[in-house]
Amino acid sequence: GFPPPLLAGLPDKISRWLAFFSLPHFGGEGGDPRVSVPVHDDPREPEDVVNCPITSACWPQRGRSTEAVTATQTTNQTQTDSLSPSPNPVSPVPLNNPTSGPRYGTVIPNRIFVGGIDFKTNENDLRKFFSQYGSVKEVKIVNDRAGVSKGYGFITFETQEDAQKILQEAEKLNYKDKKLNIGPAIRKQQVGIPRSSIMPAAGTMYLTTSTGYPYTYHNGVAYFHTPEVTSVPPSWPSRSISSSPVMVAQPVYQQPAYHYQAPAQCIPGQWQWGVPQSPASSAPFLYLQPSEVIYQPVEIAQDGGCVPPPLSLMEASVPEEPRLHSVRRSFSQPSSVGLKPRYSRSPHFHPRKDFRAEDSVSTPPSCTDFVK
DNA sequence: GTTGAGCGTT
Repeated sequence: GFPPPLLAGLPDKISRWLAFFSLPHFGGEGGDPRVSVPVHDDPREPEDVVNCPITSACWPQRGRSTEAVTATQTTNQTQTDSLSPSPNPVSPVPLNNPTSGPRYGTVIPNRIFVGGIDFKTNENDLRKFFSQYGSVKEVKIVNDRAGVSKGYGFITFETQEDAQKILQEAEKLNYKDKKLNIGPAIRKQQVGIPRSSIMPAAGTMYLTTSTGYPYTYHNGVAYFHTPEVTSVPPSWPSRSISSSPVMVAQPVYQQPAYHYQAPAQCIPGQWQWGVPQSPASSAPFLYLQPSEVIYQPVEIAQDGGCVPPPLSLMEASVPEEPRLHSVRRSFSQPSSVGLKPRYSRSPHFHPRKDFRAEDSVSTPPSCTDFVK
């Protein structure tokens, strides 16, 4: 169970983070769903992303099927089956305080945000400091145009365990006499997912994933043949993580076939997340994936008074490079390799160095996971 | 001063 008893007394904030990092996409109790993904064309987008909501002001209401329950948040109570409505639901506690943190964005695995950094601190200083908490993979202090520290930055650890560890220390971390503000790293802007020439907006293509799984792409919609429809045991949210509060998934913008997303109303049998798992299946079902669904951090109360939650997405990149299946077309790869950007003369430009193909990505949940 | 620039616009 989670958290372990010894963590039961931790402050709420920490507990919430721990809960978050224990989710399957962080290698939590849902197993390790991470898969490696191919290199993205855009050097600006190094991280691998999956749709992964982490915050919510929207809680499942009994008798309503439209709320998409995607994850549970750990409490120190006894575990309950999150798919069953609790007679006494725990009060929802949004993971992110709307007033204090990013309201939506893209969560980056193994990375933490560090605010309150002394302005004279450089990245090497920070690396040294944080190395005592784990294996630091990357340090980034955000500077303004003039190169002056903005007082915050990002530490990427090699493992989520390290990131988790530092979160436990978050409340008491001081550096150069200043208290550090530490939290999960969330990109508030989605960058570097260009309109892809390999995924035109119209036409039908018959593709396979790099693992050989066939799918059809038509009019911006990817159709996956998937095995079972209603009998897929929910693997996410991890029911073993326990009760509530609950996080909610909503559709997010993305490129079709780049990101797999839940429909606005996740109906079993209609749609399925993620990278297909079994090429062997040939069940006659098509799962509809809406394309170009825009994530909107709106706060308009929806039908039933459900306030759309602020979302975070796990950062992801192209899960699989599609391969032409039965239709041959040539696509010009949007390649920047070997091309000098026009703006390369800008004194501020430098391509990111942390672009890695081996970064991992979590497998998003299947549709049925959203349905209580 | 606390959640990531830059070009210029596919």
